[in-house]
Amino acid sequence: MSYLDELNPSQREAVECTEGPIMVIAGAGSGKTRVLTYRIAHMIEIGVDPFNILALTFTNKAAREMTERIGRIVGPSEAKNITMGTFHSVFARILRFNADRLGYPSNFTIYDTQDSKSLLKDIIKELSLDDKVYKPGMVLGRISSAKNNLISWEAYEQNADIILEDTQSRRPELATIYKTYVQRCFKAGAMDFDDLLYQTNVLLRDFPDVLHYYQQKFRYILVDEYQDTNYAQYLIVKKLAAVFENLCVVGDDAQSIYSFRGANIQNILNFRKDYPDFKLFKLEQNYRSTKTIVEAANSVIARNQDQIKKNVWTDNTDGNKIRVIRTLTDNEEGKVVVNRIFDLKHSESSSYNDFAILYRTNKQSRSFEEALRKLNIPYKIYGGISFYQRKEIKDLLAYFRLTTNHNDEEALKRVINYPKRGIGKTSIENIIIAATNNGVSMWDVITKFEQYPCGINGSTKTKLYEFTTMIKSFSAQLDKLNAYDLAQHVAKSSGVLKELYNEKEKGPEEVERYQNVEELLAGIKEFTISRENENEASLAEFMLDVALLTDADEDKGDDRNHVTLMTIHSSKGLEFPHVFLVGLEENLFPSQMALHTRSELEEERRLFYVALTRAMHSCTISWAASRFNWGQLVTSEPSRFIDEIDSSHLEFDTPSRGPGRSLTGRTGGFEQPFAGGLNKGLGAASRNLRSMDQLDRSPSNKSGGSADIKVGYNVMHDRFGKGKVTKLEGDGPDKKATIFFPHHGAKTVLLRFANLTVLED
DNA sequence: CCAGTACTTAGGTTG
DNA sequence: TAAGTACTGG
Repeated sequence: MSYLDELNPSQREAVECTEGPIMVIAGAGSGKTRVLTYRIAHMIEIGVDPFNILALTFTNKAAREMTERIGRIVGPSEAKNITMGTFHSVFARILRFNADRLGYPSNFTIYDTQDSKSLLKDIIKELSLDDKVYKPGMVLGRISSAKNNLISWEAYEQNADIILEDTQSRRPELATIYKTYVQRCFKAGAMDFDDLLYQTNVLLRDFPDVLHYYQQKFRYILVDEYQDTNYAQYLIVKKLAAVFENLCVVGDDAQSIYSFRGANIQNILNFRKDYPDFKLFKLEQNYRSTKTIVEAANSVIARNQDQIKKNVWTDNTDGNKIRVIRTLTDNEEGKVVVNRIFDLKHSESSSYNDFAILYRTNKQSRSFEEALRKLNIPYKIYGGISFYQRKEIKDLLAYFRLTTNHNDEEALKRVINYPKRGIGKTSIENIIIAATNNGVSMWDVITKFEQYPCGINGSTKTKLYEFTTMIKSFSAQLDKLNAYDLAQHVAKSSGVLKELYNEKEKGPEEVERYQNVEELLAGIKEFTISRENENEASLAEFMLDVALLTDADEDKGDDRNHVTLMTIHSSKGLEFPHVFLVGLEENLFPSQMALHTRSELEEERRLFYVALTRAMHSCTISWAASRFNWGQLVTSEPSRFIDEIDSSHLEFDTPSRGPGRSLTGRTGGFEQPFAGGLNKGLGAASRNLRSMDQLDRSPSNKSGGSADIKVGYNVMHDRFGKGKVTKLEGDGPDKKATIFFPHHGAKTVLLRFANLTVLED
């Protein structure tokens, strides 16, 4: 068992202790994933049946990677029998299998946040409530936290404290909305994200035989990121583990950053109460980061009161200090950070993969995106609007959803008049009213007008008849065609594809939409081919968990050379050689909304801790003295978190510039932003200019060979491939070329960045 | 019923 | 700023 030799003593102990309740407190970068992976592999090696293992991870991607790594040790066929995935995806499957017990169809739809909000909006309107008081997002948050704490609508209604709270906040109708929402979801055969956990609890509570079955099946349970589980998740785990108590939870209280979605740090603190004879292992050696980073992070987190004591340390080298950059505006912040990435990448000849820009809020991505685009640096933004949330994708998926589940109201509302078929708002409202009055779904109303009169005129009825007939014809193909063939058929016959195709003339955004739909269809094709078994390749099968996919999961094998942009939240569990931690300003990070209580501020501090500990070799912090917020320029102060880092680990750096001159507009490029001029701002600035100047600048001048490019030449570009030069403009360092690339269209590039190669014909 | 235009209002993190 | 909504005229 050679793999055991790769572990340090405490890691090895945790791996070899396979029975009974254990808790692993794993400091950042301490090889937690390795322990989990090897522990599972080890269990299988010593004879545990993989069918008896349940491993709950934080992302589906983590699950995939772990399965693969375990497979390398014990063989892929064994590894794939482990039940592994996020709470949501694992229990969505279990719920589908047992749906009939709960009165749901096994092909129930999973409503995403958009669907939930849209439904709530309707309900609020139907109840004639003020949508300024009852904001859908806020209402959903309230319902969500009720469900995460396993409070049914009945219990909610009867809970005096809750009702008092709602009355005091002038929202007495929340209980009614909750009730209506639950009933509407049920009628639509839909579960929202929170239902996946809530209904699992119902299933395990009300059906002892089901509980017994899964208790026997999952004799060994592992939970990653235990500090971020909420009550509903906690109870599921507790019930499943009740018989064998072979439960291993892994986490780090210092990295608990999801209280807003009900995560309860108490779960980790209370483990000792639930399992008094538990064993505790602490992984404290950090293998990821330099001493500077580890110690800086320690100095920050030490300020939190609520924590389990531990001593994270590292054997790694000291590394560079953490550089703090102040810029005047958010746009300048984008440019400075991106220029620095450009320089570092070339001076170290590293890959763009080595760089991450991490921010507190998604909307901060914009200035960096712009700067990256200007320098033609490849990048990928994670989070924000994911692929599956785009309108065009959701529209097509809505057809698929409706095909597998006619009662899916949100899907029906999306496509009943898309593409335009002359069914207007008034008609749809009438249908909803009739459905509500009769306690049936919208589909029931539009397929049985005689039974559920709704005051719709004849010609609209005809249109609706055509619509439902079409959907029924799709459904009839569910068992006959594979996912790809049916998806293609639906995309064409529904008119969605044609609609998007016709719009393509309008502009690049429309072209992109069409391409997105093509990409979705290509994805379905891939899915269809990957399923060996014909009846596992149906569209219904494909639809099972698309709602649960995020684009963090998407990026399979796509480690192309790109800079990563993401929120700190989504960076959890990841690591990068060079991290840029941006927007370190009061009211942004820490967020303005988290300044009211100590525990909120401590969570922000943990978030900062998570951010710092993503970095392996270097970490750069930036902040902007002013930034645009809803079209208004607001000035900001540096974040208190900068001060909280032990100052011996910091060096300050203020890029200065003359008035009216943009950074990229300067001749010569990148050395300028940091040199010369007024060292105003933070006092230590001048000291650090020297270190900036020591960087190797030569890559910036690299594309000298492209100076003799002429119109008509065929050239090769790193990202866009072959293209033809159609136009040249500007002079010297600002010389630009417009090049037509067959696959990407016309692009204008600055020659000094583009690194073009002239091709011989 | 629909498309174009004027107006309002966002407060944050995710499966 | 930008997206989403309400209104107005065809």
